[in-house]
Amino acid sequence: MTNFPEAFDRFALQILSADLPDEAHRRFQSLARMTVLEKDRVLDFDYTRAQLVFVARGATKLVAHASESRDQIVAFHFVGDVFSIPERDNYSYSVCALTDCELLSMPAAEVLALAANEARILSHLLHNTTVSLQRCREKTIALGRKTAVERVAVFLLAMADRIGVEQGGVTSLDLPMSRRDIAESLGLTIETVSRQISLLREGGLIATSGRSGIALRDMAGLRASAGYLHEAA
Amino acid sequence: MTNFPEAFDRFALQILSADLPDEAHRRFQSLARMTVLEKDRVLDFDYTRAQLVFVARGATKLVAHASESRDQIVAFHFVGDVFSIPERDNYSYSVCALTDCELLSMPAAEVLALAANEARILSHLLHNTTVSLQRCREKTIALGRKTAVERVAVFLLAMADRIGVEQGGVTSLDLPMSRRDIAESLGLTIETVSRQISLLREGGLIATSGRSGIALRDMAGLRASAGYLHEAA
DNA sequence: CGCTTTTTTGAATCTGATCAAGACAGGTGG
DNA sequence: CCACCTGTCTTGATCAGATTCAAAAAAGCG
Repeated sequence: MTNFPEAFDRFALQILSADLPDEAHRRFQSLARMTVLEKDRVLDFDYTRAQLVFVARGATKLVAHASESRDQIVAFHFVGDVFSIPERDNYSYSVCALTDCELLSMPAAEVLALAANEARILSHLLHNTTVSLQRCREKTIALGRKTAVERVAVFLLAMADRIGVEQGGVTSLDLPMSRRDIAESLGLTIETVSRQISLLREGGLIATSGRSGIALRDMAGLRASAGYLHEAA
Repeated sequence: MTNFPEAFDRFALQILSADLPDEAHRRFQSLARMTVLEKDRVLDFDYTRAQLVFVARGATKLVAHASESRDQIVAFHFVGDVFSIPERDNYSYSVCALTDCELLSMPAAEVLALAANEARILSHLLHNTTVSLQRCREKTIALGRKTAVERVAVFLLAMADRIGVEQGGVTSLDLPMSRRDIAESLGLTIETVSRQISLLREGGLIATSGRSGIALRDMAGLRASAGYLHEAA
């Protein structure tokens, strides 16, 4: 579908300032590399250096390998998202395609060096990072203090917020990730995730269709199941 | 010990650029408010707006209230750290003093507005946020995929890195937080934390003295107990 | 329609939570 | 300086929620 210049322009629109001189624009462009990834494929990148990634199309998961056969999904990202892959330290990170997708990746340090005097760009990057931090903190709370049902409810609400489609008061979701992915994101097993989804369905809070279709039928009930603070506290 | 101008200067040194005109410097200064907090006291701030906090002295914990009697410590902060308190959303956040401390707090939005054209400042803030995000991601991995012993080992190594004192090849720690704090940070109970520390001691990996003293006697062993990737993988 | 893969469901097991004492640290006042 | 007292920490026994192991059911593909 897309070619590199088009993908880069969309990245530029969101992160680079509009009034950036062509010369500078080109320098940024020369840092970016586009990768077309089919579903389930892993992004190949230089893991000795932190990378900045723009999702031009599709959806991805950012996975940390805690040890053999223990992976933790750190975050999901969808079209238009910008995120960073940390360089390898105590863990090794990888980016995997949930659906066919197109990614622009560039070394974070070099982008930062180029942007060192561009307040507009830094401002966008800061905003992006702050949003990521906020999501990560909420995830921390879920993993640290919530039960299995609560985590699944939190997950569904968060996904509805990001990729849900509202129609006639009911929000529906087409989840691009498998039960395994959900489990690895929530620190649970696939069996537990499956059981909790069944419980929510039996409770009438959601309806499912096929593997990936979910309709949120009772938002208030879900928020309660998610263990969120009572509204207007 | 400190007065406001001195505390602010230290903040300025770290975050604001050196070449900032006095006029601008004063505008930032007028946003900041200093609070002297004794141990166990909670910072009073306007929770409808995200805040930026600088730790001029002492140590703090950033706590999220998941629901009554279920608190999750999101992060610990020590002298010189800058961090942000999110505005209240699904959870309410608070900052509590681990030791007597002095904090500078300012509304994040206003700081950002003032810094909108100051690339140096934005750059520092971005760096700070990136470090916070990195720590938060590591915490996510620990909470999602690690056992009780592993979490405690990860915690001790991370603390050693931040506030440990090396002396003759052995790193020792004087923990400013209680077992309860550790538990609330690791998503465990105090009993479990206590048991795991005892196990590490019995295994000869650490030695303890009093409530707060810990000596890391076997770094390699601790790294193994923490379930970190094998070096040079 | 048949095959493979993913998901769901069930039963047994295990890790960490809960409940309940007891030990210890460290501060207070005699 | 020591005895006492309070709150924190440790240890032990039991319990519960989630994992593991195992198998059946459903989804989606060719």
